[in-house]
Amino acid sequence: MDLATLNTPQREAVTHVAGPLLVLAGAGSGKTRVITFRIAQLLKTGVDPRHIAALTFTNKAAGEMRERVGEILGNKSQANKLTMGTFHSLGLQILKEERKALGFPRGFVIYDTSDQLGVIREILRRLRDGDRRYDVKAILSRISLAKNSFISPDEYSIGEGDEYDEITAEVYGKYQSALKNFAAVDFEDLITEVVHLFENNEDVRARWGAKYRFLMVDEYQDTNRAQLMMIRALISGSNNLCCVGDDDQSIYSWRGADTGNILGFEKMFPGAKVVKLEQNYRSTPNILEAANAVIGHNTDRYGKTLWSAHKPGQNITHVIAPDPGIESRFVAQEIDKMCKDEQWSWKDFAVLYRSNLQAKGIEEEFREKQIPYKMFGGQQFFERKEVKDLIAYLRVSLNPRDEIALRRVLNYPARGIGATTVERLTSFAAGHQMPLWNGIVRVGELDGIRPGIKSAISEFTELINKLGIAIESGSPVVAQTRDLMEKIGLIDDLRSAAPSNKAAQQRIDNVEAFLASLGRHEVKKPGKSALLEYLRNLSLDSNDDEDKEVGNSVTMTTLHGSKGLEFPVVFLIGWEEELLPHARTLMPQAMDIMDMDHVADVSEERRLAYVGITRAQKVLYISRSVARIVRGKQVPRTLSRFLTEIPSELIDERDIEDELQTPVEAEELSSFFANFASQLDD
DNA sequence: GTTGCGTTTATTTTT
DNA sequence: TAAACGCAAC
Repeated sequence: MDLATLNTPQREAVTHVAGPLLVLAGAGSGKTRVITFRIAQLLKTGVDPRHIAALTFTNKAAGEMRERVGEILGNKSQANKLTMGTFHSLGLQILKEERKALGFPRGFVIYDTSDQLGVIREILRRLRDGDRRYDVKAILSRISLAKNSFISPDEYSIGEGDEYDEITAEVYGKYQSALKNFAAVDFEDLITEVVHLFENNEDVRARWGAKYRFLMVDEYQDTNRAQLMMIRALISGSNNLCCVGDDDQSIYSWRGADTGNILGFEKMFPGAKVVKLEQNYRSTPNILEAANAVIGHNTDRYGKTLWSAHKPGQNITHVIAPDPGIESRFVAQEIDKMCKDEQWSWKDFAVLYRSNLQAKGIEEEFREKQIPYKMFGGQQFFERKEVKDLIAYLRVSLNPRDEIALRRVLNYPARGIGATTVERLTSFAAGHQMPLWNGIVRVGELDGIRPGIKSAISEFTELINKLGIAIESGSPVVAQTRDLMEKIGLIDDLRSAAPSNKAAQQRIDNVEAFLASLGRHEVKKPGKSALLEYLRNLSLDSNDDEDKEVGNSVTMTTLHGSKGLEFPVVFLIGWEEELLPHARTLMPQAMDIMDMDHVADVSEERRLAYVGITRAQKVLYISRSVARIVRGKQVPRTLSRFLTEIPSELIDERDIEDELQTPVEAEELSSFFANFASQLDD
C-alpha cells in the first residue's frame, strides 16, 4: 500500500483518523480505493479489525471491499475479521444477538417485498372486501416511509391526508400486528427495531456503541432517516464516522433515501471534516464538462467540479432520429460498425435508458443484427415464482405461523383447497383467535367442508408436519426437499403449467439451482438452525447469483442500474421531455400515489442524467426521437431540457432522418398505416 | 379451478 | 400499443 499513489484529497481522507469525516466522492474519483485504503491504513496503525465496521447497500459491494482490503494488506485473515455488510445484515445480526431483550421468537423470519404485499392484500381483503381496488404497492410504500420515519400506526395522521393516507392509516396497525403474529420482521424492521432497541435499552446501546470504534458508510447519499439513526447509535461511543457518497448521484429518494443526510452532515456531526474528490480518472474532459454543466443547474448541492488530466477527447454526438425504431436501429448499427471498423469490442458498449420500456426496440435490433447483449434490471428475479413456492414449503415447516408462506403453498400445487375453503378456515381461526395454521390442523371440527377437501387438508398438514419433524431431527434437507417435491408432484406441475417446453425447463432449472445452492450450504452447515439462517439470508441476498458479469456483450440497463458502472462507449437514448425528466415527475397528479414528502422532483431526474453522462469513458452518444407513439398515439416530442443544458460547443449534432438507408420493410409499412389510422381517430 | 375475454394502466427497485 | 389484471363463464 503506497499512499503516494493517491492524490492530495484522497490522501487526506485516507489518513484522517478521529472524528466525523464526509468524503464527497465524485463519479469516477477513486472512491473504492479511498475506502479500502483507509481501512487498511487503520489496520496498519494497529486498530483491531473487530473494531471496524463498514456498511454498504449490497452484499456484493461489501464482499468486494473485504477482498480488496485483504489484497492491499496481503493478509486475508485480518480482512475477514472486519465487520462488513449491508445495513440490513448488520441489523439482522444485532436483532439475533439481542433477540431475548426484544422478545422476538426464536425462528423469526424476514419478509421481503412480495411477502409484505401479501400481508397488505390479505388485510385489505378483510377490511374492504372487494370494495375498491387499491394500489397495494402505494400503501406499502407509505407504510415503509412511515416506519423509516418512526411514525407509529397511532401517530399516522389521517388529518389532511388524501384517500391513500386514510386507507394506509387503517392498514398500518393491522400490518404491524400481522407481522408479529406471523413471527416475521420486514426489511424496515431490520433497521428500525434496532434503533428502537437502542432507544429503549441504554445498556444495549452502550454495548453496541462501544463495539465499533470506527464506522464507515458507503453510498451515504442513499441512506434514509432510520439508517442515519442507526449510524448515530453505533458511533455513540467513538464518534469516528467516515461517510462516503455523492449528493449529485442521489437517485433513490423515491425509495426513502433522504438527501438531507448528506447535505446536513456538518450540522448533524459538529466538527466534521469534509473532503471533496473531484479529480476524475474515468472520462474525457469533454464528457466531464458536459456533466458539470448539467448538474450545475441543480441547487441544494455541495457543489463539485469534476476535472481530468486526460486529453479533451471527442465531442458528444447528439443523434436526432425521426422515431424510436430508427433511433434503435442507429444505435445497433453504430455499435456494429465501430466493432468491425475500429478496435472496440462488444463489452465496451452500454445502452442506458430511463425506463425499461425503452429497451424493447433496442433488443429487437440487437437480435436482428446478432449483437450479443446482456440486459439488467427488469423483473428477472421476481419471476422465479417456482423457487419462492418451494422455499415457502420450507418456511412453513420451520415456522407454521408464517401465514404468507402458508397461504402460498396451501393450495399449490392445486389440491382442491379453493378460495371458499381458505376463507372458511380463515374465519374459523380468527374466531378462535388462533393462527391460521392451527385452524387448518383442526379442520375436523369444521362443518360444511366436503370430506374430500378435508382429507386433502389433513394430507397437507401431515406433509408439512413430517417435513418439520425430519428437519428437526437433522435429516438432510436437500433429500427431504426432493422427497417433498416428489410427493406434491412439483416437477409435473411445472411442466404442465408452463406455456412452453423451454419455459418449463427454465423453471425446473431454477428449482435445481436452488437445490444445488441449498446443498452447498448444507454441506458447510447442516442442521435446522443453519437452514433457518440460510433462508433468512436468502431474502437479504436476492440479486447475488445474477451479478453483472457481461462476458463479451453489450450492456443494456436503466440509468438507475448503471450507477457505479463505467463503459468506454455509452449510448443514452430517449433524451426527450416526459421521458427524461420522466412525465411522472412533471405532472402534479404524480402526487396522488407518491408520498407527499417524497414527490420526485426534476433535480433527481437531472441527477439521473448526470449519472448517465458520467458512465462514459471515451465516447458518448445522446439520442432522441422527434416523434414517438405514447399510449397508442403518435405524439411529437421535444428534446430533454438536460440536453439544452450541455454547452453546444461540446456537441456534434447528427440528424439521421435520411442517413440510414433503411429498406422499407413490411413491418414499417404496417406501422405507418397504424399511425395513420390512429391519427384519423382523433 | 381453470380459461378466456374485456378492461385498465402504463418509472426507477441496492435490501 | 401491449401487457397485466379482474371477473365471469365453463
